[in-house]
Amino acid sequence: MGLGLAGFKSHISFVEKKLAETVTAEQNAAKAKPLRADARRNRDRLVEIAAAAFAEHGVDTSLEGIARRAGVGIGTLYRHFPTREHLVEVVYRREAEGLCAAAGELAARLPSDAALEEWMRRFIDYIATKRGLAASLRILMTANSTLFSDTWQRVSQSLRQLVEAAVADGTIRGDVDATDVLHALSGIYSAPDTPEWRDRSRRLVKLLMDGLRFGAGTAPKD
Amino acid sequence: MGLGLAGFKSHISFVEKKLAETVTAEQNAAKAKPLRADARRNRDRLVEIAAAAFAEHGVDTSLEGIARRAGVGIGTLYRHFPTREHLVEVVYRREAEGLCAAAGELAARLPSDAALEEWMRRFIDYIATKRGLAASLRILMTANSTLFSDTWQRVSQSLRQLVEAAVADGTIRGDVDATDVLHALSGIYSAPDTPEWRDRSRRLVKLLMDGLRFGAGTAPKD
DNA sequence: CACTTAAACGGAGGCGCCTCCGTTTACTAG
DNA sequence: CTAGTAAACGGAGGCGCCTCCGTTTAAGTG
Repeated sequence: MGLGLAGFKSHISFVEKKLAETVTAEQNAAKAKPLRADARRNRDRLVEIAAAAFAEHGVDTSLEGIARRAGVGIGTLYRHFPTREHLVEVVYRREAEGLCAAAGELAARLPSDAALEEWMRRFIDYIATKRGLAASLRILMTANSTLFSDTWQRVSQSLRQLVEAAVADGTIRGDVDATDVLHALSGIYSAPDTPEWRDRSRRLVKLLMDGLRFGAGTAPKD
Repeated sequence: MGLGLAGFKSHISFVEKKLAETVTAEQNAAKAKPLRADARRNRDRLVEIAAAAFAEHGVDTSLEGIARRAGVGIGTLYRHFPTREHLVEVVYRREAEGLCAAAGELAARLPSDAALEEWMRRFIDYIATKRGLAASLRILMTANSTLFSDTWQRVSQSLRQLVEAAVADGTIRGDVDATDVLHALSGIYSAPDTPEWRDRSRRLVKLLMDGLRFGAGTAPKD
């Protein structure tokens, strides 16, 4: 972890302190803090670049590289995100929100089966971030368990919307619901974290979609 | 973790490779590899210093510091222990062995209740290492699950020996067995990893010993 | 506008990680 | 005892982490 000279005890309290900061920061983030224009700009840019960097290189990517690519000093990055975990968490939340928003947007723009398929592809990226986040938070996951559980709720909600639409207009078979699909996707998030994981997951989505399209038009199971 | 430039994929395979090395190294460690005299010396010295350093500063201590204190170059440390985890694991095993050996040695040297108490104090250090190791191995723990389970077996075995001796000569109460004691000690290893943990654990041992001595001479429960 | 000032910036500095490779040294064969 | 050699050594170098603090700048104020 590179905390270096810090002793064990001080390390622990350090982590706890930082985590406590997260929680409170999270709470008053919504209310009283209008950032200065440049600060807001830099922060947004950092999150954007970080999201791309994490997706491409994993959460262990160099923070200095992210700052550099965002065109800000490393100090700026650390002021906005006091630890790597803070940054990862923000990216994760953004990813989850994007995924939920995408459900509606894709439904409006594509045929319902294509929307579902595309959404699943994005789901893969989301899971990748989630894994990274889990690895990054390590032992602290328990402390942040709500983070995972409540975003998970919202995400599966948005899947439901897509599945039901596709079933309704007969582009996929009618004898499945969102829970079935999620179950079928479990291979994605429970598969071991190997280098080929992403490709494997993409194939799984293809396979699953073929299965869903086969027998399209079947009457709903209920 | 400071893997820096290494991308996500290469990071994963890197870890896997190193871990694979551990396993195989572990296997042929017993058989065909007589180290050169100086190598053996340096290795032993590193483990010794590392054990002290981990105990004092936790597993996140600087490896360069350990190498320095051992009077060897950082390169030497890394040749013997390709990752921090390797070193921690060796220290952990050593600790566990020491703990088992101590049981016999303490039993021979001290009154049986004092032996038990002293052993518990050392148990605290052992658990501290175990925690550090767990944190250090992170996600990889599953891969090394045997490491924990089988040392655990041996350790609880050595506790049994002490408890039975103390019960037999009447220095502690007779209506408990090793499993009861282990159960009472659970506060030590399941307590949260706070800065005061060690002190708290020491008090627990004191408390437990008082309880055990109270009513000494009681007939064995069976 | 000009001025003020708190907020934001950013990079140098000090430390640790890990690798790579030229140098040293323990063993062995003669 | 000597020479040869594989093994072991160790530290420089390049990178990343994070902090600290002098400098810049956005945003109120008259």
